[in-house]
Amino acid sequence: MAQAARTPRERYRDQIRTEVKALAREQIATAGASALSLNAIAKQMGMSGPALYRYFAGRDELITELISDAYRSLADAFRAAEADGADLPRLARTLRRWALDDPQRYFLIYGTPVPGYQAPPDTTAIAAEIMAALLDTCARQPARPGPGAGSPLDPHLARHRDWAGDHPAEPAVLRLALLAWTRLHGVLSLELAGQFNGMGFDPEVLFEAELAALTVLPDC
Amino acid sequence: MAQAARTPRERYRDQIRTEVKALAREQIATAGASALSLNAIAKQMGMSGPALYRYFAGRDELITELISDAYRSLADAFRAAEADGADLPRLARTLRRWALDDPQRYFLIYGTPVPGYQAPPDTTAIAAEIMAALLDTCARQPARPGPGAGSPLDPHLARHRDWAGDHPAEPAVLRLALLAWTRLHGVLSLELAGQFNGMGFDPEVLFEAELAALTVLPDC
DNA sequence: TGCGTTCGTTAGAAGTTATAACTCCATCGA
DNA sequence: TCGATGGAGTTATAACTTCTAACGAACGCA
Repeated sequence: MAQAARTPRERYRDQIRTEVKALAREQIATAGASALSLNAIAKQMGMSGPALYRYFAGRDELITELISDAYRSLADAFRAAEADGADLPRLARTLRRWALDDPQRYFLIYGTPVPGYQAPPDTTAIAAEIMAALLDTCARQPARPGPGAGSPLDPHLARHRDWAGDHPAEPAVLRLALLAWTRLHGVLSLELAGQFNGMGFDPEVLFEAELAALTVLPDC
Repeated sequence: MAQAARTPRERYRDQIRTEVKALAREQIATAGASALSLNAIAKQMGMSGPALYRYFAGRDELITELISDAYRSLADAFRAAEADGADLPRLARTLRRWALDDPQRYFLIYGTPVPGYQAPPDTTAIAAEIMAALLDTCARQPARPGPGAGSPLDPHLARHRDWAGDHPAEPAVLRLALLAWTRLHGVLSLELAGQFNGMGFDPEVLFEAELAALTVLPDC
């Protein structure tokens, strides 16, 4: 997890920081990110108020770090699945399990944006890592036209492929990755937000149906 | 808009309330809902602090009312489109324009949920109205198997159709409405959140591609 | 054994939401 | 036309919050 901290002081410092973050995650999970209170965390840890400013520059830095940790966690889950030889369905189910495990952590990444906020570069780097894992997995899927094949989407993506970085994916793979992202996020975010509550059907069935529509070969 | 207020007092009261809400929307649009400050609004209106408590029970009630207004606004946009004979593509573009017009208003409805929050009954009634408009529009679409036809989704929806209320839609219509919702939300929410920033492609092309995949007949 | 860094403290400034108590004035009824 | 009622806005205050400043104490390294 954390790289070896040499001095005992650094070890202690890291321990406090992770404890603070754990309590913060707990608080966010039960009352939302906007209810996060440094003071409350300090009290829970038995120290009073401003002590936490030795460890975090402020509330914003703590939240930023939690966001970065969330990205890191998802990227790790994806890499682990990939290393295990997962195909797109397995990667998607990894995503769903990861999201259901802590919905607010999912929303830390894909939820309502704060208008002014700009993610730090290291966070966007992890985001690119996640996208790369998705692209890799999509590239290993059997050949397809797939959903949206006839549309102007493929030529458009062929011309605008900056986001794929140096990934040598053909447009059909870019399209599959993009549609997998948006469709799975569509189902998942609405489920996590409770928008399906009281509607009666099983969100997992809907998720699996979207997954099938993405991967089943004869789509046209 | 507002029903006729008889007494001048009530008229004044309504005027203040709408002015407060306008400033609140402005604040949310520029700094997010968590940055909404009653005090700041009061100052902007030239009155001091606690005066606003004559008009709103508190911050929560103001936000709740803004959420309800957002639902109402979307429902009105949908009903207007429906009255204009819109089909699913036009309804979808109505949604997109409505969302782009004020992204934070979209997130007030479909964004990160606050764990404890329970929407008041009148709000869920408007949500049902929105769903009804979507179902009506989908029912008028030409016959299809459409996306995900072969999956277990149709029989599942045939058994769990509480959310359709008394709408006499066949399972294929339920499926189309549900997939339209989740897929369009998937593309739209990621666009509004800025997740596509720097990726190069045009979100509108992606949106239209998803729309085409939903409506083009020969999907299988 | 010292000395410097780091930790945690209290004090305090500047914000916030929200309540209480008070004044003032418009409106409504007699 | 007068007067009681009630709504509007005010200040004061409590209880929060984030965050800075200044101090003391403890820890670890040389």
